[in-house]
Amino acid sequence: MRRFERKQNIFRNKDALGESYQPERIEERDEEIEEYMNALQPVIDGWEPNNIFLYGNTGVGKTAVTDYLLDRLQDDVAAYDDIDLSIISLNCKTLNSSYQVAVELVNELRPSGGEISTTGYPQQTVFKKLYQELEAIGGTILIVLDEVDSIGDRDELLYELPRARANGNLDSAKVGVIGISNDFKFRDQLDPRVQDTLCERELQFPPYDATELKNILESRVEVAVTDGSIDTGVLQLCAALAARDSGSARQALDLLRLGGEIAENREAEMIKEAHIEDARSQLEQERVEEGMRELTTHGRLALLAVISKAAKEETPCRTRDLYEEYRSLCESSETDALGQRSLHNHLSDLRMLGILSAHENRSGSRGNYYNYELDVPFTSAIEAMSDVLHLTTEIDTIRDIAAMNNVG
DNA sequence: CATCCACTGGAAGATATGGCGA
DNA sequence: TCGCCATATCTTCCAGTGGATG
Repeated sequence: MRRFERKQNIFRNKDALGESYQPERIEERDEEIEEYMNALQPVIDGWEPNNIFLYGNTGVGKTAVTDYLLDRLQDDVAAYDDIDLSIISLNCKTLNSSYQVAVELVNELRPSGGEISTTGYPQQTVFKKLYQELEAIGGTILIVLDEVDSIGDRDELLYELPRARANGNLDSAKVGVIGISNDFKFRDQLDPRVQDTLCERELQFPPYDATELKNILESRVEVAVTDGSIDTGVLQLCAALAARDSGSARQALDLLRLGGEIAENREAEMIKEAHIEDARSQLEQERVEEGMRELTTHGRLALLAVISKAAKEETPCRTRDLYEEYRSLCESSETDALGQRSLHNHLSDLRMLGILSAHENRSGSRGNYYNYELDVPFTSAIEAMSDVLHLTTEIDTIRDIAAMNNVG
């Protein structure tokens, strides 16, 4: 048996490429930082804080800049005795209503043991509890709501919080909301009254271009990687791939980190472009499998129907045919089949996740409809399905058919 | 030019689950 | 226990859509 051995030829401090790493300096965001600081100025001056709304794609530095500036703010505020600043941060990714965000905030503020459950109360009751907790803290309170777009149009909390003082719900506490959103459209779908207040100060974080990404990578590499273990062109490649896709520093750093891990496992001397290419496809596959793992039973059956059609080389494929396939899979797994409209909903979800793609078919008197097909490699799809629903024999059959047809 | 197909996508209503306070 | 409350997931209903067809 091979022994565990420490491999240290490539990374010096791999964490510096990770999600939680806070660099000492934020690169390429000077303008945004300046504007952000201005927006936070009232906190130092002792006035009611501005509500601030940040938007931009994932990985363009919204959260990083916020963490960085609020740390600084908390340090600097210590110099003034008359200001009592508290910061509450909450990631709303898994919370899809104001109600749930409010519950989560209350639970954050309460000592462990005193948490309230996530359902059962009327919404206003939860808001009242939240106000009580905020009053108990007092002073200036900044509430950071990361990925706040996941609450959709159930935005009552965003209406309530900025007005709490005016409505007499808060007295000693001055509350400012900092909303962070990955979704540009989120701002527009908000209630106009919410836009007025929450978006008092708006900051846009544009995607990084390839040059900026390269600079960011270079500054992290100094800390993270040992000298001379990166081939020429590797950083360029990471930057280019990420710039073309999302303009996300997160993505560029992930590519480099995973590429480095691959290089280490292959006992290479340095990270080469080929390692980055491999990292790219592995990350893509992970993204898809992540999406598939979170599907409900019927979501999986819907996907499996497409996979099965793909194995028979019958994709792209219309809803009607997928519905038949889906019904027979339901029968095999002794699950009650849903209506066709519901299958259509699941297919739409799968399309949003980038697992399926659909092409419109406009064939006149014979109707307009979508033709669906897999938008991920057949192999990744069927791998992610392997552990599903007493359907192992059916899945094996699909595999056999696929092999016969040389699919995948 | 009206009609038709085969859906698509929006909206409202039903059902089930789990939790609250009285 | 009962009447509420919030949520997730489905079902039902229906107004489009737009090229082909008569």
